Amino acid sequence: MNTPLSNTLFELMQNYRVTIREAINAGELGINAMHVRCIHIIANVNNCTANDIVTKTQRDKAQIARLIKDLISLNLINKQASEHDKRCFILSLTEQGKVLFDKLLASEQKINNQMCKNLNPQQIKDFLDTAQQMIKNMD
Amino acid sequence: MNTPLSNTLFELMQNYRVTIREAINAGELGINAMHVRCIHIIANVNNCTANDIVTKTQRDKAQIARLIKDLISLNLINKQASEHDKRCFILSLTEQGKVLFDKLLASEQKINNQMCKNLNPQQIKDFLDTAQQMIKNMD
DNA sequence: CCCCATTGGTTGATAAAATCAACTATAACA
DNA sequence: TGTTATAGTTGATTTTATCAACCAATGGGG
Repeated sequence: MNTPLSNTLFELMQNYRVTIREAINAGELGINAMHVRCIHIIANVNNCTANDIVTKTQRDKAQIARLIKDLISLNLINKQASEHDKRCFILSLTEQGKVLFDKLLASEQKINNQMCKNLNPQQIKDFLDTAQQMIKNMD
Repeated sequence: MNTPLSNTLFELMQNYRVTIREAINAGELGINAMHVRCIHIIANVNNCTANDIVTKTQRDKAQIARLIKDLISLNLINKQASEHDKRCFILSLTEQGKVLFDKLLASEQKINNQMCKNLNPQQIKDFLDTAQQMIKNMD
């Protein structure tokens, strides 16, 4: 756990969590990082279902169900029955959700820039590649 | 949040958490990743106090206090009053704690190896350097 | 066509982790 | 000495995460 690698990972994530949380709370309602991840996925995947989010995030489906419920009651997303499969609900952003999403993108971009200060594109690319390899290694 | 960078970070940490949790629970009692971090710090810092852990981990001191309480009642560490400053307690591993620590080191090493499969030392070094830079950038 | 295993999703209960605020005791220092 | 800062503890609460049971719809094999 305290090999430099895991230490570094922990520290990085800790900092990242704090930073992103501040960024989110600074502007908005009671939304956390997982809500934001959901919003992103809903924005990007078309005909996104709850299950898509479960798969992408690897979280418990109960947790996802509740995050979705929150987002709906905040009127940021809505769900409509799928025509092909009555078990599924298709999730999409509401107008309000889109507005928020844009704001989020902007502040994420800011954080991203901050994080990547003093790093050149090649370094960032290498970092991401290595991280991806590590992810694969742990599957 | 869903820029490749933050996505990757989230995914990596998620995988890492799951892996390490399995490794820990597989072998031992009700100990989690934060307990393990504490143990490491206690093992490495000499005359380690609760506050050292707070500083290193950037967590709430209440959380740390409770982790320490757990570790004491599991008989993995003990605390003794500091002679110089009666407010402080010096934390150290018990014999049992040392035994566990060694086991942890071993399984962390295993996970570490797994994570670094197909990566050469230079890549790993670069990864760590970049991560450190990011941490600095977010301070 | 029906049965049954599978899939998508919800809910209740509970556990685990994190955070806030208030408080005690000691220390440092002007 | 009085005041402010530091180390640590505790209670209350919130936030996240996980487990298990459940329902409804699906889809394939017999």
